Amino acid sequence: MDPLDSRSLQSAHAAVRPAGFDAGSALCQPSDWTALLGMPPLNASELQALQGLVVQHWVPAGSFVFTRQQPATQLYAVLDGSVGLGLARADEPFHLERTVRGPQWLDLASAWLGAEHAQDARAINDARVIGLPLQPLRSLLMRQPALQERLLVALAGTVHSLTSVTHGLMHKDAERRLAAWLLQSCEAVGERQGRVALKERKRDIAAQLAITPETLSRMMRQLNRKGWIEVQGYQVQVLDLPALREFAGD
Amino acid sequence: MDPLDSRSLQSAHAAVRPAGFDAGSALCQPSDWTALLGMPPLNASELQALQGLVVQHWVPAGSFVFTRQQPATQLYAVLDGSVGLGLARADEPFHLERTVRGPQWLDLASAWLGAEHAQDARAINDARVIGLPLQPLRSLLMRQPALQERLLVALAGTVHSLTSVTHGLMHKDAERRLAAWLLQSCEAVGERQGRVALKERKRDIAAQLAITPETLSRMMRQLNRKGWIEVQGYQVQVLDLPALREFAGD
DNA sequence: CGAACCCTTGATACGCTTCAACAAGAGTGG
DNA sequence: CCACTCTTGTTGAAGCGTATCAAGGGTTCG
Repeated sequence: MDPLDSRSLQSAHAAVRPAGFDAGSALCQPSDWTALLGMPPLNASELQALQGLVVQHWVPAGSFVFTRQQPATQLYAVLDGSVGLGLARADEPFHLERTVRGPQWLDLASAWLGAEHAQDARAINDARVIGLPLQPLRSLLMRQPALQERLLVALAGTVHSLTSVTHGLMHKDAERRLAAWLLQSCEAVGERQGRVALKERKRDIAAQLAITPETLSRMMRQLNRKGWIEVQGYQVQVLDLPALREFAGD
Repeated sequence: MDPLDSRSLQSAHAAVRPAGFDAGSALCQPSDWTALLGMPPLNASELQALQGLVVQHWVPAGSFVFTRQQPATQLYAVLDGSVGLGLARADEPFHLERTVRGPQWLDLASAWLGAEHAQDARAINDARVIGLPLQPLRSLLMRQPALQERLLVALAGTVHSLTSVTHGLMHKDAERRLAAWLLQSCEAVGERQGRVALKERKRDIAAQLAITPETLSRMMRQLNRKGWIEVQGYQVQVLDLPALREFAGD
């Protein structure tokens, strides 16, 4: 057995916890916008206009940012903390499909369609979330097409990412999906090596890979047996990056 | 066994085939733009600007509109015919992931990311395809934010559709995915009944549902045994719409 | 007519889930 | 401090869902 240095994830998550829950205390920073909308920082007028629209919430861990079948009137983004997108059933425990770790867009699409949200969004940690009400945003964007283009690019990024997920689900088995996921969340250490710090419970990672926690555990072990990774609790060392890439495929 | 009235799909497809392959012969109509960009028809200046940019191709069945790892410089749409998005491997036979039947957008996202196309696009029938070169389009959209907003909404639709696909792949078994697919491509006939005319080979439908043709056949039979559908070749009668909806789930 | 497709059906094999049991921390309260 | 519970991850055995392989029938086309 490998010695499991199971530092609780709780402690890691606690770092994010806000001091208080005042709605308007820690406002959106320019750096937040850059993270959401890309590199050329916003100019003064764009920044001011957005700050005028934005609604900020602190969402305590476990409660919902929005729920399915609730009409979408805002664009949502997560600034700090992480929020899970998935399906809450009366049956429970909340079937996670994707986690969004701030700063990142949460749901850019539903509001534009005048539709209901397609998924439930539930805070995993205490999270700082912003919403941009669609109606005033639209008239702003009519005057600021450069800003609109940035949103368009962000939406294109979502499409790209979703396409890659469906591709994986369609053509890759569990082991390959895990390999691909590790590569994607891996920071290189040397030429052939890398390191992954797992930032969620393994069962949540499993849910996003559409496998059970049991299978995730077994697949980790299999990759380990092949000599490609080393697992110690929530730290994964990638020993053979090229082999893993080759195995994960497209 | 049910009598399979297997009228060849070839004949159905042939209806779309163009008379000749002149590049500029049958230009993009205003109705095409409405189909792509939604209901309020374009005004004269928008229409003229777009027509000035658009590049139209006739793509014969079997050849590629674009291929993976080729830099994306245009937005693509299919006007007539149908194009498959998927993965072409040297190993062959082209692994289909999604078919796009005109008029519909084919790839709105890749170009905006300055990335390569994520999938190969291959004409299933002879298809009429248009491309909008990104660079000139961008400067146009800066002057026509209303047009840009329409693109944004179209992109949001793609996200919505992809989200639904991944949800299905993650949480539904083959039979339920088929039920959902039937409902989605079903036209109502009465209160409880409906009709689906299959417009592709069954193996292509199977590929989109991420199952084998053998399984598709079996699942069709199972839904039939439950008394919910009646299959005759490429015509499917839905006998019990509510039951099918209930079964397909979310 | 044979060749090349397509869809179907049956038998078998495999991947992954499910169910059950267990070990290791973390939080709680006596 | 220890006993207790809750949660998480791990491991093994059994079972379901779907793929794979092989065979056969129906159409279309040369």
